Amino acid sequence: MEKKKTPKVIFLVGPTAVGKTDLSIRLAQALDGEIVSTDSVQIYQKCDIGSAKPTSEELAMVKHHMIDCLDPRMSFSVSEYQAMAKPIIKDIIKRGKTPIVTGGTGLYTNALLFDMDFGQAIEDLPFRKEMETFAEVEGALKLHEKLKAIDPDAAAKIHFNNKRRVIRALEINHITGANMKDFKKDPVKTSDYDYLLIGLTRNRLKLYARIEKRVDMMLNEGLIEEVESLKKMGIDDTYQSMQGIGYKEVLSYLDNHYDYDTMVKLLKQNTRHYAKRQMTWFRRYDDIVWLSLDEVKSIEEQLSTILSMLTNKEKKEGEA
RNA sequence: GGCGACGUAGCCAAGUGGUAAGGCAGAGGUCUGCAAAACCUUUAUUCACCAGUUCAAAUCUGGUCGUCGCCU
Repeated sequence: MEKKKTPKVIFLVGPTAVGKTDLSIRLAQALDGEIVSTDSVQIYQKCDIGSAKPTSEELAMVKHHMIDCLDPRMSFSVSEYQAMAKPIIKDIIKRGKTPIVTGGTGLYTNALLFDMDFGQAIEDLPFRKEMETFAEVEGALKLHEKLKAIDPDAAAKIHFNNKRRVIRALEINHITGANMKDFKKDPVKTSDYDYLLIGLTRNRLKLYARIEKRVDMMLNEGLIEEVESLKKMGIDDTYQSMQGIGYKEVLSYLDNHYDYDTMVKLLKQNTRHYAKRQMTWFRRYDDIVWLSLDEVKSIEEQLSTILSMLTNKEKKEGEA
C-alpha cells in the first residue's frame, strides 16, 4: 500500500520570553519556511514593543503571516483568526514551503491544531453592557441560570463566576439565535495537515528572570511612548488591543492610577502569571514534544535538535 | 540607660480567653466565538521564645530576645 505523503507543519509553542522568535526565524531559514504567528496582540498594527513583535529586520528575513493584520481599534476573535490563518497554512503548503506556526496564544493554536467550527464572529456591545448590569444587580448565579435555560451545554462547561464567558455565550445566542457550536464534542485533531508540535520550556526561575529583563528592555525601547501614541489615536482601555500585558498597565499609569514603580511591578508580575498559564495550557497537549532551552544553549544547537526531531518523526512514520 | 508601642505564613494583615479571617505573592488547574482575557482550587497542627494562671491562651501574668519610636 502506498503511503500518502502528508505535508508537515511545525508548531513551535511556549511561554512568553522563552525564545520563540529567534528560533522560528532560524528554523524558517533552514527549512525554506514561512512563519504563521499565533499571537493575539502581535496581530495588531502599532502594538510593537509591548507585544515583543519581531523587529522590522526580522520580519524582512522570513515571510511572516498573521502579524500587523489589524488596526488597533478593531476587535477580533479566534473564529476570525482561524478563518484567516488556515487558508494561509494551506497556501504555504501548496507552494511547497514549510509553515512554521509559532506564538503564545493557546486558543489560537487550538484553532489550528484541531478541527473547530466556530461559525461567524460578531459582537454586540450594548448587549454585553446589559448583561453586565444584570449580573451586578441579580448576581452571577442568576446570569448563569439564564444561560442554562437557553444553552445547557455551554452552561455546564462554564463556571458561574466566569461572567465574562457566560455573557459571551449569551451574546452569541442573542445575535445568531443559535448555541455555541460543538460545546459537547471533544476537539478532533485536524486532518488538514500533519504536524510536529514542539514545546519550548525553561526552568521557571530562569524564565521569570528573562521576563523581568525583557520588561526593562521594553521600557527602554519606548513602550510608554508607544502607548501614548496609541492613546492619541483615541484608543483607551476598552479596546481589545489594550487588553494585552504592557498596554493596560502603561495606560493605567498614564491615567495616574498608580506610580511608575507600581506599573513596573505589575508589568513583571502579570507577565509571570501569563507565562504560568501558558505552561498549563501547553502541558495539556498529549502529542507535544518538549525541548528545554536550559540544556541546549546555543541557537545552532537548538536548531539542530529540532531538525533531528523532524527526521526522527519522518523515519518513524516511514516504518509505520 | 529610661519610658512606650509592637512581634501572627515569603509579604500585608484580622483576631483581646473557646480551638488561627481575608488579601497579595507562590503552586496546581479550567478553556471552541474578547484568551496577553476570564475563572476555579490550594497554602500556618500554630501566633518571637521560655515559664506560669486556666477545663481551655495568639489572646491573661512574669521573664528573655528582637524591632520601632520618644527621652537621656
